[in-house]
Amino acid sequence: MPELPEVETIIRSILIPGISGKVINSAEVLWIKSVASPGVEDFLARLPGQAVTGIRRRGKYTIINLSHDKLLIHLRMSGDLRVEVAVENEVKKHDRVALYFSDGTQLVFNDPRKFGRVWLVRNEYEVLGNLGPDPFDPELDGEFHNRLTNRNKNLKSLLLDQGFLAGLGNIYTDESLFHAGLHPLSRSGSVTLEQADRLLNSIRQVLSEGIARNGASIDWVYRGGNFQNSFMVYQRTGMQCYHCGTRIQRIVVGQRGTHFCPDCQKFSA
DNA sequence: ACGAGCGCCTGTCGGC
DNA sequence: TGCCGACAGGCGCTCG
Repeated sequence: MPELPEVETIIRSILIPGISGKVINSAEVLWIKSVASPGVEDFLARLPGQAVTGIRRRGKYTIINLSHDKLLIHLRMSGDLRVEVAVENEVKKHDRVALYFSDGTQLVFNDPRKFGRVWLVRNEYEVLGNLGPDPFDPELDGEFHNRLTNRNKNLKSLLLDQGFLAGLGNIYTDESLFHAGLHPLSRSGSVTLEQADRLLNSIRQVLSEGIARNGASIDWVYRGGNFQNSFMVYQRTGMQCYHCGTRIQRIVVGQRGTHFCPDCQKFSA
């Protein structure tokens, strides 16, 4: 579930109403590798007594401001966050990290595939320093074409590169490229100014719709989002394009399943 | 600079 | 029913 719109949904609907102002009593780590840094001992020692002073998103990262530190969370492929009343000795399947608040509630990081990570840092740039701009950053408006042509990767891989743009994942990249009428294998170096404008607009439109629909809910993780009902190409292999009726194709680009309409998204070198 | 391949993990689904 | 491979909202690392 976790691309920009899903992370945004979690922050808006779960974390901000759920944990603002609370004070951490203690923490628990159930899978050691889920804590990227510092070591588990330090992690557990530094948290108690700190209050939650703010919550933000940067790309796909969740940033929880504490009294002295920042708690960063990346959900990767299967991570999820819950806020709930704590019940003594009740650990749910795949729970990896838990924070216990002084009011008897808890924040739990659950992650079946164990790819997700949390960091406790003084300075968030230690972890987020290499992230590209947010797609909604107004500074991109006059810059996007240059940023594309300064590189020469296929568009799909470049849009997935978090150092180029922070927040797109496999679903929203495929949907954005369809919306812009651009082939996923087209070279970023050859994109015209008009195509670049169209692509940035498409990215913002698709992400906005994703956020408005509370993200996409597929597989076992369900958060109440329904963007999956608006997919134009993602997971529609062999089905008819809603615009032209051509069968949607699936190819592999950068080891990621990539869905597109061969008629609406013509390849140009 | 780019791309391919692999590793990290668990779960589900389809085919035989 | 069981087994086996393919695949899954991500990303960091090697190597050529």
